[in-house]
Amino acid sequence: MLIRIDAGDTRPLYEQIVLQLRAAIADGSLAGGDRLPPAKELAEAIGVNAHTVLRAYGELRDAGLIELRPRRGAVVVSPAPPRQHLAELARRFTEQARDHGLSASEIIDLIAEQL
Amino acid sequence: MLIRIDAGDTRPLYEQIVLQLRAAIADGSLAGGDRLPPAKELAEAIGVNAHTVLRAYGELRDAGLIELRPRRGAVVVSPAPPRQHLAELARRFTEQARDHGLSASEIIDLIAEQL
DNA sequence: ACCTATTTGTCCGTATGTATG
DNA sequence: CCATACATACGGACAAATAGG
Repeated sequence: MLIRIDAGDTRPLYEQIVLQLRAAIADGSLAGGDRLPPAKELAEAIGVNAHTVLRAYGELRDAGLIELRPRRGAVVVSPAPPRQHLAELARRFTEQARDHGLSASEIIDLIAEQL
Repeated sequence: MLIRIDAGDTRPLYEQIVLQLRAAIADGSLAGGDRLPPAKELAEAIGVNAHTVLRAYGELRDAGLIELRPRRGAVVVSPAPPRQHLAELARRFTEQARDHGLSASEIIDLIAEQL
């Protein structure tokens, strides 16, 4: 199985799932287009509730790493064309920064600090 | 009560709550430092489950509009010093962009396009 | 320094809705 | 139309954190 829950780990179950799936995507063992198991199925396999898996999937979707659609399941986003998603994130970020009164150059600086 | 659920509305309950609280913050009827009612209390007042309110609160926290802490409750962020939150958002954004292979200058460009 | 009550946080189980292949 | 799989919502339980005594 792709995922293993560590009962001794203090982190929440959903977060453990998120981290392991993130890692699998990062190191290539999950590639773009690959389909994750249905939430219910994975949940049974690793011994957690389906909600917990769905919550993890939801976080990965919010992070832009997978897409979720009914019946189709959870599909890893192909690494090439998530540019649109990144642009959307950039838009939301700049919007918030402007809401808080930052100027364009301040926003750029804020990003530059992280690089 | 601050919030009213419209059963005829097709939008999810948690989203209705989010939108109304957002509006209240935007128009000043909720100001920085104000404390929202405990989730359980608000839930009972408007006739939904406490989980549903907590989910709405969580979204507002992710949006940087409120802070949530056990026992302290949900407090509206003062509009002045959310700089730390913006830095956190910037960090997450740049991290994602890097995950997708963008260089530092490409990330800056992406932000600049939005300004 | 300790205890208690309050409030968020996580997780489970279940039910029902919604979209889609 | 049907089966599948995510989405929302309910209810209950317990854990974790913290404000206040």
